[in-house]
Amino acid sequence: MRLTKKGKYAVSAMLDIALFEDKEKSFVKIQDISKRQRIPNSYLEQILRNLRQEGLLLSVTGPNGGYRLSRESEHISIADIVMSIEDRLDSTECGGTSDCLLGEECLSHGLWSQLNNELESFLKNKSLADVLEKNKKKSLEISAGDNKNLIAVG
Amino acid sequence: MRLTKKGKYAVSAMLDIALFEDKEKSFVKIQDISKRQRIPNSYLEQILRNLRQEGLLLSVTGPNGGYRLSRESEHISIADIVMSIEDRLDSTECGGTSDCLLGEECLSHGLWSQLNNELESFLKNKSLADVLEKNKKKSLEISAGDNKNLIAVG
DNA sequence: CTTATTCTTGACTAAATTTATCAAGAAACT
DNA sequence: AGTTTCTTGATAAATTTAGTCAAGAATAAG
Repeated sequence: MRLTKKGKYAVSAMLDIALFEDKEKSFVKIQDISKRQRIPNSYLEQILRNLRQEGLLLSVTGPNGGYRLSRESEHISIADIVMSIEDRLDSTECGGTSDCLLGEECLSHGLWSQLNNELESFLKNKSLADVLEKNKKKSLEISAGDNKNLIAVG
Repeated sequence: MRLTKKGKYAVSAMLDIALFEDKEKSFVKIQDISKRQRIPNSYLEQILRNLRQEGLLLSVTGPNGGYRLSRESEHISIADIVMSIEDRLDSTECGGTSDCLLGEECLSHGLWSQLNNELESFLKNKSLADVLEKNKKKSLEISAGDNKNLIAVG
């Protein structure tokens, strides 16, 4: 199973976009996300590229351009994000072929595939909005202090 | 989060030992496990070393030596095994310091630590015996055919 | 007490994956 | 035109995972 920094960066970036497209009523720039979330700029490019290709983000080039969510934060699950980024968020290692060990299905197969389901349904049932909601109070407090660049989403 | 081949090998090896110490009423040899589970012999040495050091296995050197479980398979959880092997089965990446981002606790922190709990409790609530029980029927069928070396535990 | 068996240990290597970086280009606004 | 900002593809660096090896020590059997 995998859940790497890249996936976490992606979630942080999406949370950041969700937060700031609302607040600033505009597209959110890579640079800003990069600074706020401390994600290397050029790495972030790569990550946002993925997210856009998977249809989770819209982008506009040029001045005042940037990114915004392709749909409401209620309708983007953490699983959507992570699965766009991580090539194989798979625990079974045998890809669920039920044929892991030279024709035999391995005894632990069921275990890993159960674990996979567990994980997946957890991530599917959490939307960006859910995560933000939980931290709403805190984030409001912080932004009230106008410490824009210190808001920690990741 | 991590869950690598090494961890899965470890679980397979433990399942194998649980199965064959019962069946053969003797210690189980590395070589046999290696063949049955298709785990590279010398890698397996390393893995069993870990499991023994963590107190999950007992070993005896010499002819008719080998490994056996240090306690009943009912009382060894998959979490016990995986946590012996994987250095950092941690999703939070910040090690739960609540201080991930220069003094701020990141917004996604809660998410990852929840995910971690989810995962951990799943693995803690599954014992070796549980996993074997589920496959009992199948494993009996197979061993009835005397295809000892084909029994797939991993 | 010698030999064969089997685990034990530590150090090392190779392969794969993750984490970036960079430069040239294209789109859009002013 | 010129500036801003995203886009793309290739490449490089760092880290982790996976696997190997050889010398050693414990035990049992003859």
